[in-house]
Amino acid sequence: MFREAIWGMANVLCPAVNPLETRLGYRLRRVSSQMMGELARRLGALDLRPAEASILVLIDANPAITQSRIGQALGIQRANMTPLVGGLLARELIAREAINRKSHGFTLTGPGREMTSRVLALMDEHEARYFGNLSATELRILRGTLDRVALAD
Amino acid sequence: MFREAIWGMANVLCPAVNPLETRLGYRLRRVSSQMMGELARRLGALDLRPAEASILVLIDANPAITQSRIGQALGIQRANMTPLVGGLLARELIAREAINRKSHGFTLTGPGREMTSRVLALMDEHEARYFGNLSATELRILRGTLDRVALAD
DNA sequence: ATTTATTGTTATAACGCATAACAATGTGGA
DNA sequence: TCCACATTGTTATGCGTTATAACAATAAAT
Repeated sequence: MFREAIWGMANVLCPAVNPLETRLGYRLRRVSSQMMGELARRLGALDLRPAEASILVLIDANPAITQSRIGQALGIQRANMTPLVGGLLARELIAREAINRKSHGFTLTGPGREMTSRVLALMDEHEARYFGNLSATELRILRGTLDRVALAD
Repeated sequence: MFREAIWGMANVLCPAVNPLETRLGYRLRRVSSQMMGELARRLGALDLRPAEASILVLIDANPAITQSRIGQALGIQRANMTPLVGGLLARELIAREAINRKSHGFTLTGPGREMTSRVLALMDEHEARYFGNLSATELRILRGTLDRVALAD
């Protein structure tokens, strides 16, 4: 009776107090995961997952790059690279040329280049949508702090 | 021969060019995932996963809070809450009291309070480790920008 | 009183990420 | 030249998180 009435009020009127919100790390995570979610949704329109899009962009900037070097640059493990590049090969967005009998270099095909430019444009929009209205100072500090934090290994 | 020599050089001398590094969103994600990884490792020493620790903290700040409200506050879905609170109940870190015949309110037990204070201390250390050497201005701007980015819905 | 919404549960699937083992091949030193 | 060692790529597999759908019980609204 009273109990329920009071709880009803609490539930409706005020959101729960979340002490985690005071931590920068937590807020960072929430923002990052929200951004990642939207990026994934947008890339979905191109039938690409974030990892696939990243691989395309990396190959674009490093023609004839090796599969394991892509993985190193993106933090993807060898074992998980195989199906990823497999899919891109199957869709003929990338092609591989033998360097050795052991390793291959990847390059973008015509459709792959087309796709990658769309990916880059999409990423720019995405970036602008979230950071577009930050001042130059804010941008500088944000970059700087992210760098320093990243170095805090 | 020549080919391989050149490629060997490229592989050894210079890391791949990564155009994603110029995007703030990407750097944010890397930092966030690194921080998350270390937090998870630290919490592992308490036999807690990040979600479980967050639930403890939230209950601590909102005694008798409901299971679905916890989920709402933390972005965890109802279906996934069940096994999480189940584990915490089984370890007797939290207890539940009936509000209705439908919903229950959670509170921390003695051991749960103990555990939560350890969690909070751990989170403070973690926070300090990454953001400890930022100036007050930097902190203020970082908080401000994260808020504005988060609001960019 | 009947309809509608909410709470909590179960089962299940998808996805990202990690590990281990393996074959094939390249690399560097005796 | 030959051999031990490292690297590349692959396969299979498991774990943890998150998402979806269906369901029963109950509260709330009309």
